[in-house]
Amino acid sequence: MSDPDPVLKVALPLPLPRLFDYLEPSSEAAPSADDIGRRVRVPFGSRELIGLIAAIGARDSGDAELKSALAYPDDVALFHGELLASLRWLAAYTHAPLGEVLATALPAALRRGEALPDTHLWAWRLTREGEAEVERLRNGSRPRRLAEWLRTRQRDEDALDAEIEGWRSAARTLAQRGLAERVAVPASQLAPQPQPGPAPNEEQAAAMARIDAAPAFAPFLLDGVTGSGKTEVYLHAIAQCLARGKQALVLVPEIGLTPQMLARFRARLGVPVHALHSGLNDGERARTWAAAWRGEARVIVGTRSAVFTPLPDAGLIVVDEEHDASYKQQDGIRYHARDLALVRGKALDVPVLLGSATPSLESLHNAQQGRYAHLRLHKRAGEAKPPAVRVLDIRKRPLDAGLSPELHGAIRAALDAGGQVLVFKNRRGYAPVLLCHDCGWSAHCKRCDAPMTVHAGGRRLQCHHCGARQTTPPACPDCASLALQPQGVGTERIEAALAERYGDVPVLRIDRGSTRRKDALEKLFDKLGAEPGVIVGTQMLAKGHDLRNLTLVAVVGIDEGLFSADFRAAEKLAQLLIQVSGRAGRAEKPGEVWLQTHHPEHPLLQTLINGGYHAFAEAELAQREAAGFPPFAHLALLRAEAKHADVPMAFLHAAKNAFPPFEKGGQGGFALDPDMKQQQQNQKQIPPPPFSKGGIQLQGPITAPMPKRAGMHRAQLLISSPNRRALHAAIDAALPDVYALPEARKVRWSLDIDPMDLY
DNA sequence: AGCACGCCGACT
DNA sequence: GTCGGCGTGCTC
Repeated sequence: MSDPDPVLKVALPLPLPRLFDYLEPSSEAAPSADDIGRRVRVPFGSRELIGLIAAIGARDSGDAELKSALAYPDDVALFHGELLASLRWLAAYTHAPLGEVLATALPAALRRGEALPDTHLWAWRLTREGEAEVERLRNGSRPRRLAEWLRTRQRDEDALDAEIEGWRSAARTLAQRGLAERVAVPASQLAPQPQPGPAPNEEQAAAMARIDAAPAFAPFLLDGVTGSGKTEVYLHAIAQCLARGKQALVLVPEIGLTPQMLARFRARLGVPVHALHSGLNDGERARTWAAAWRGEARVIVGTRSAVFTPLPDAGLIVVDEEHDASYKQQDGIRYHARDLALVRGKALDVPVLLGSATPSLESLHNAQQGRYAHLRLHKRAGEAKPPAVRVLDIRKRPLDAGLSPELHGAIRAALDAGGQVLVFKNRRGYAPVLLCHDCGWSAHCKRCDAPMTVHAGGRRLQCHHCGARQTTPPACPDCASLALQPQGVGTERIEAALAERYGDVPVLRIDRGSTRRKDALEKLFDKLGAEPGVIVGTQMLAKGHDLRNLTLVAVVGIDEGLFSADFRAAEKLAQLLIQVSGRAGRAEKPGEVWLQTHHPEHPLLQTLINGGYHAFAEAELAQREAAGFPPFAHLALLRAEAKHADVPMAFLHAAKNAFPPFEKGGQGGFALDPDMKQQQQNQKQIPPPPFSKGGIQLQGPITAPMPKRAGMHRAQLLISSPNRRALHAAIDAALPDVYALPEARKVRWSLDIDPMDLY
């Protein structure tokens, strides 16, 4: 007979698309709807896991004896209301198991079952005895200095951190003698004390007014050129949000979260600003999450994963540099933080502010379709003028470490005029290839289908895809020739060439090899100050620290980006060029940007230079529409990898058959309606949208563009549709069969919704 | 994903 | 004679 008692349906952090039933912990009362979203410790096979209660309901696992859950780590549910609903949406949208999504959203310490940490703000004050005895403490000692600080009023620990070095040991000394004590600060004492910012210009004021007028859900695209003062608009909107007693969440790319930026936010908003970034340890992350969960954290600034912050009193979400690729998670649950921010904003009924000088084509399209309010800032603040951009044709020119004589002349002139120079090159290392000049052999990674990059001036080889390292062989392994030559140019080689030529000024290199820590980068810039010098680096340099004396930006090696097969390559290159150009001439000095290329006539460059980013975007959107790419079609990529070569393809072929019989196949399966065929013949340019309305298309499987990586053979199947619902419906229909495939157990597979690239 | 169970190679 | 390789199957 069926058991009428409700059971816990638990989402566990496993790649299994189902919930697991448990009886409630024996000591507890019967489960209720309030328990949904609560953490629970359960036995699972031979181990114990922390899961989240996804539902309460009748058992559906047959007659098997159910196990009892062990314990609840919390008295109440951690996930409820909007956040739980948004995470359920995310699980459905990414077609990922709910348990994995919930685990991704939870800080590691809480995922392990640790208690929700204490988040009290603590302050110190003198006791009565302490007040009487301040004078008796030894003059100049740390306890004496601290006691004098506390004499007028209590100070919170954040303030002490900022004011008195080593105050903690002094406080311990005072506390041991009964002279000082630690007291909890009630949250009600934390009224914001904002400082006024500079007067906004007309455009900024108009944007601020539009945002102020939208207290409910409203998406804004704040589309403002570099230096137009987008941050002032954010700060205004956040201050308004705080004044209404609401919380604000600000997402920034990893590189944008600098101590300077946080200090500016703190100073202007007059409230504690909680930062969430990769530099924090598990405890700090969990504390910030808990502080937000309790509504104590009023402003949370963080990178991608901060989009999971609970916001019980939400008032605003800001996504800075919304086009930035780092918002898309590239492994595990492949979510897009900007898209989830919009979903959350809608569910929370608060404004969402997307800002960029180079908006993604998706966001521009949404703005053009009227789905977002489009706020434009055209003017640079202050006296700064847009830099002069010059395309330098280097066909037939002699190159020194990839730089033409003309560019060297410009660098010399900029340095002689006392300016600073930035040289961008999108390749780290000394040279991308090591070639035998006698037999044509080149160094390749054993575990990847990729050449090894030459490092350390030629002494070391490194694979940028799997991290393998080795010393450079003394002779060619194939023909024993000693004529091994580094081919091509990376940042290291440019640095060496520049250091040799411009020995009179510092030459700094900034890339993932030279600068592991973020603060190291800041220190380098600080050390340079306003002195003449050259900085060489990868796109890590495209934003961040303001260099006030930067007068020349040189971009070399962009030609690969002009002809890449990646459908987003043009967009990425255009964004990079505009972002990089924005770094020149930010202060009073005019700036120059030089683009070195073999293809000065390339339409991308011409459109970008003559018409700016928006002219480029318009042209590129037309091409995306013609080619059936996002935002006009929606993509999903089923990827597979395995140690044995044929296994991923076998799996993907089987997976393809799990899809309902819409149009399948490469070029053959398109069902064009007659009107479209007519249009197609009338157009000179090739592909019109190769889709029938409401259908989906499957392309592949094909081996991945890099067929082997880190020893794994890889393949992929592209699923696409002009209709998002149709795409998701087809995936929903097929996925249970895909999970059940016998081939599925032999591969590592993953589904990437809205992939950033197909490579 | 783990983890156990299970059946075939070079080693204390 | 065992330790251990990773194939396969299961987890309420």
